[in-house]
Amino acid sequence: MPTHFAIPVPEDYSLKRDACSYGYFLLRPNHWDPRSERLTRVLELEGGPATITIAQPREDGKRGPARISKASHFTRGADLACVSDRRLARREVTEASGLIARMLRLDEDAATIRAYHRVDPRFKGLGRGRLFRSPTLFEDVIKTVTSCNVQWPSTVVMNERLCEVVGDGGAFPSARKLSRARASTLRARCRVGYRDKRIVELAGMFASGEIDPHWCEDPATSDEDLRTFLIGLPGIGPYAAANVMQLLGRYHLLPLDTESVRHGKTILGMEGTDKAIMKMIDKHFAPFGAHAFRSYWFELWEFYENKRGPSWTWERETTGKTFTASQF
DNA sequence: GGTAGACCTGGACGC
DNA sequence: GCGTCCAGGTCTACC
Repeated sequence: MPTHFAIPVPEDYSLKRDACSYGYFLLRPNHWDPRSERLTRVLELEGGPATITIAQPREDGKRGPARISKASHFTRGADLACVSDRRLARREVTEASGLIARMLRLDEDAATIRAYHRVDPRFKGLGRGRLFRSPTLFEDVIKTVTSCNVQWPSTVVMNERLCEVVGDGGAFPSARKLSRARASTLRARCRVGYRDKRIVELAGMFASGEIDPHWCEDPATSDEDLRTFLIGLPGIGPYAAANVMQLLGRYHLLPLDTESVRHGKTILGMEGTDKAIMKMIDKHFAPFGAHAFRSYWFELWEFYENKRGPSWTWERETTGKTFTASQF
């Protein structure tokens, strides 16, 4: 028997806009259905895995998904309507709500997004500001490692295989489970290549508490300490560290990669070596200060959307597998 | 501190 | 169908 529960959201929240705001929404175990505009994924809860479907009913009570209008700037956020595929205990509802809140960045209220739009008004029209992430820091870190040194389609495959081969009931594997996996299994069956040992090692560090998510998520932890710590982890270099930082809500650093160079050359008209262009991009976005990554990312996102339509219309199995700009 | 080359996979290309 | 080349970020060895 399913359990229905609601999650309150900030007044400007739009599920389709704010969930489909970063590539991870296209990675397993996440599944966005563009037709029903619902997000479904398996969550590992106290009583075992449960498939949760999240929707945002229209505020006006009419049938069909909520609409986003450029003219009105925001849809007024109706509470999220969630349903599980099995009965959940009260504690599990609380647990699931917390994980969903992390994933959908419900902690960033309307005032936070307004503060960003004061710095960069270009994205005020659609109300963009929140960036989708995973329910746990562990999943964010592993997803980041699977995105290094590969084209996007390989990242899609790695996450698909990790969930199928190691995860319980299609869930993203827990740190404990992944730390017990054989590196050779990850390489052969999950196609993670040379990342195999690094992933097992990272999982072991999370499982043992050597990596403490609370310390990483704590606003009292300085940016400098956090970056130094992250960059010391296996498989995490300057790009991955900056990406994990933005996933932790620290937007001042830019994870610069070949996509950034392409953006610098084709959109911003920069010229020079890749290294020189990366420096120019850093300088270009520096005026956005603590919000630099948001501005950088939504520029890139706009480029993808101009090619492939609004992100909430992308299918995981088609557009979602080819959306890296180099594929256009 | 800076740089070259290895790491692995999948796709593109030529034969 | 097979072999070769290339792209991608991190890591290590070396200067």
